Amino acid sequence: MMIDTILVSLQQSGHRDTRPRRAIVEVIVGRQGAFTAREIVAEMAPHGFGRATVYRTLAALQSLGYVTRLHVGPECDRYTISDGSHHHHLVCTACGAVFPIAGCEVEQAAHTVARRIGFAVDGHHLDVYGRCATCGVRRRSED
Amino acid sequence: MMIDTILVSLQQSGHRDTRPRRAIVEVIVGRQGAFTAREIVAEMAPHGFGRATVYRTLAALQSLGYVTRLHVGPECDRYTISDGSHHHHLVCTACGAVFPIAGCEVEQAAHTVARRIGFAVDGHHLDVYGRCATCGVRRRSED
DNA sequence: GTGGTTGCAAACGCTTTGCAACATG
DNA sequence: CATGTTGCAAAGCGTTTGCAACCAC
Repeated sequence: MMIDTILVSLQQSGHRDTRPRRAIVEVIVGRQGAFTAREIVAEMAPHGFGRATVYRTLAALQSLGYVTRLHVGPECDRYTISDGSHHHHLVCTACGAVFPIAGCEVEQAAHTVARRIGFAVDGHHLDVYGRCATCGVRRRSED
Repeated sequence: MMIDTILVSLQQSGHRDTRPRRAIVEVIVGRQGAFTAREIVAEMAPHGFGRATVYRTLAALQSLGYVTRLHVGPECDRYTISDGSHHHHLVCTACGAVFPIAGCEVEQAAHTVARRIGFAVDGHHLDVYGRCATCGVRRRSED
């Protein structure tokens, strides 16, 4: 179970396996798509878990690489689950689904340009947004 | 002069050529690199121009495509001058220099993946950060 | 003169933090 | 039973907005 893997990682990095944290991780894993801190806070409220806890947990997950911040259009407050191996995503603006982009292809293109001007690349961020196959089909028949 | 071009565009879109606006555009054009709203506000303060004006002008320039919001690492509050033709940048984290990346190469890679999964791409955002040639050399000799 | 523009200050929303009580390992 | 964690409320931060005076056209 992905949830336990993450909780174990948290423990290994000196954190504890607590009820609020577990609930937050469960929600995030269950979503399988982009989400905002706001949304998680709303889902935690009924359980009596506060926003501070959500933000702190999100920060911890981010530093462990389990969560990545997306930059879709003008928005920069969305996150997605990540396994740390790829940094790029196709984000569906309709349903929030997130598909990983194999890093190599994009990275190669960026590095080609960088090399040409002697730029030393430290990192990069790419997010592509649009409609996933499911939502694209739905649009054609419903819009 | 780039400055007048922008001011004329503003006028053509129903805006007016005012002293504060001109000052803001001048500063932005003069920088030739990434900047934050905060920095522009600080530079305008001595002239008696307020933050609201800076933010409103920045928004107008953005809607005209003269300014683009960058997403460098965890930051999403930096902007850069843009001519609207390319959406990708190599951003130097040392001096703030911004180099455009020809869109085609990166776009092609992203579209290859998108096509494979039936994803309809609406837009995308890529920013690569690191050290430009000048700062890279300086680092080797000074750090 | 009219309507867009301005500065100010207050409001805003999201995020962070100080703190005392609490619960995990 | 020590220390990381929690919820709460207050503070922090960058940004936006309401408003009356103002100025470009």
